[in-house]
Amino acid sequence: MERVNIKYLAKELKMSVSTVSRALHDSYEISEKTKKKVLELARKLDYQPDPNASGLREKRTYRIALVIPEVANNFFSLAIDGIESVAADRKYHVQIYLTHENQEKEIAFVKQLSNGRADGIIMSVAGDQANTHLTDLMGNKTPLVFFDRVPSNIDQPSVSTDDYESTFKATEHLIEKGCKRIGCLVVLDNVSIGIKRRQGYLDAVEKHGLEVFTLDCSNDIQEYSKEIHAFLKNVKPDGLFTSVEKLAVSAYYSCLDLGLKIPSDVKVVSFSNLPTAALLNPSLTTVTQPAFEIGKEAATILFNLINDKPVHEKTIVIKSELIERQSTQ
Amino acid sequence: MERVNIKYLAKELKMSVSTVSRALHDSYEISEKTKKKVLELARKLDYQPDPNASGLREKRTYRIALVIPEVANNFFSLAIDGIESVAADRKYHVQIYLTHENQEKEIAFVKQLSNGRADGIIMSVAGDQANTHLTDLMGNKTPLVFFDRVPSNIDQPSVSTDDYESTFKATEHLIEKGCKRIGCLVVLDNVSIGIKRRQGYLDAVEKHGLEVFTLDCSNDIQEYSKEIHAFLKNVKPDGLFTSVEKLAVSAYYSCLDLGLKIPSDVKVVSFSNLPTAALLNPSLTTVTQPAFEIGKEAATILFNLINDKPVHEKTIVIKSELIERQSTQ
DNA sequence: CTGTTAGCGCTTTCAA
DNA sequence: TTGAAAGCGCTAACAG
Repeated sequence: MERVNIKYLAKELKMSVSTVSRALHDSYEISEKTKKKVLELARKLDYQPDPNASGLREKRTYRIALVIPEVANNFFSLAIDGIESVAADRKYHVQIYLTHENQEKEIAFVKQLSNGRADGIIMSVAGDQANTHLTDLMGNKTPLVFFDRVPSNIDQPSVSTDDYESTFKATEHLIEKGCKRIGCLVVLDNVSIGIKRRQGYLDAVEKHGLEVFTLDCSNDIQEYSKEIHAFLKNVKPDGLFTSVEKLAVSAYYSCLDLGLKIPSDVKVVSFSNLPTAALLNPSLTTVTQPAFEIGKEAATILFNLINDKPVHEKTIVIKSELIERQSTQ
Repeated sequence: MERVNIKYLAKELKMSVSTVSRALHDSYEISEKTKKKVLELARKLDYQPDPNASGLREKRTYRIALVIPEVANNFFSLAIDGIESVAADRKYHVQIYLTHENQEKEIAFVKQLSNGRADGIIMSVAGDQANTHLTDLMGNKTPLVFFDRVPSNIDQPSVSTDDYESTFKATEHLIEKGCKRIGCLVVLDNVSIGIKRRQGYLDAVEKHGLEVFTLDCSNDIQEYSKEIHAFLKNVKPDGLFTSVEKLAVSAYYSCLDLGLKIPSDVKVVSFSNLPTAALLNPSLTTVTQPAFEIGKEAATILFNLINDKPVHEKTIVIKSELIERQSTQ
């Protein structure tokens, strides 16, 4: 079977390729009659334009790249859904690049992408080290939007959540529940998230005149498990805020070990985007980010950039929600 | 700044474009000296080949497409990780297409993809309806591998889990724990999974001479919540197998409502790939599929197909694991 | 309103 | 060992 391309359509229709091309693009300079004939045959033969050819010609790829640390994570999964939904509307495709928190990979990806592999990039940085490489690459013309983990030293459109405010509220929530010794488990790295969240906690406990107990956890599960265990044993908090879900999970286990009951002995609030986890465990109150909306927002901004439309606000902040579950114990 | 392409490199090096191209591809007919010079400059100028151009020429896109129902789902997330890891090794890119369980979209994607948009397709079908459309498209030359939800009526390489065996074991696990009235919640659609899982349950209870209680749940959350509630109320099982996680979550809530304690009153085993959910809730025993390996395996087969290497086994089955958590109640 | 043609960046055949 | 040139499928400037 012969390949169905424009040339083939043209031959069949006894027209020139340019007429066919224009008809397919619904150009104003083509008669309705011709358009109809072309469209009909195209549909009949199930013609699909070759994206390589049109991309080469137009210098558009109809692809956006999504560079993220991992995908096995509810937040990113939902964000992908959001991004894909707006991309699909615009006939764009989403290509996924996983850094696995590895900065080398991130650099390699961005380099690749900066040379026409995609019309735009959405990324959440692998943030445990310095990120000067991004600044270097920023001279680049490929539109770029950050989301979630936004590098603090770079001026680029971004979408994130109200980390400070929601942590402040979460901490006050614990205080309202009667907690007096509130601990804060946080991962601090080079991205703004950890810092902002900790600050929210700090300001809230300070406002209410409570003592500060923070633990800056390392990123390795073995390490932070030990650290958290020791922390809980020493501090004996009656309330706990954790900046990311995995810390809450680890704390949960440490509590089991130490014979502490959640939430009767220790009330826990954690950032989390695992609706199912939260559903399954009514003892965990969560701060949940609207990941889907964040994804949509980031993609929308990116498309504005791609199409040279003005971007009104450079920094979009989307509110997260405090979801409290009634205890069943 | 001028665009760095082969022509530019050639001009700088005072060579022809073909020499540069060959050098970049490490062709045997180029002298070491020339190669070195070319590679050096390419690295220095950070040359990146235009994938559209090479794709157009080579009729290769260096892209594989992943067509799945959703991504906000731990199983698929992990599978993506697996797929991406082997794709990245081979300098391939992964493009994601979400069907949102919508067959129209699935058809549209496959049509698009069948015309050179990707070198291969990995898919998990949106399976609540007939899937004759896939058969129609199968005449197509684009390599295709199914995973997870494999259409039962199509002969194509596939990777899935030992649904029957693991359900059989899961049911026997409940029997060993002393359950006498074991219920089975399942979603039956046009893909093989539900059917196989139910069969595993049926054969296990029959083998042990127990009564059969199955519920074929609908796909809508409102619907199946009601159905499950009624089922639990009527049947009053002391053991429960659920074929997918969401049914376990719903059952969990119904149990709360009905004043049934898990696992003391009802022991539950569910297929689940939410490690965190399982961690947070020690009362749920799970059958967990090695999603990452499944993804890797599917991608590996696809690349064999793409590179015209023989595929030894058409149907790969990967074992899932029964993960029992000790109750803390 | 329609056709002819150049050229996007790359690979590869053919020629030297 | 290297170079010249054709052509992948498509779009758009230019010419009618």
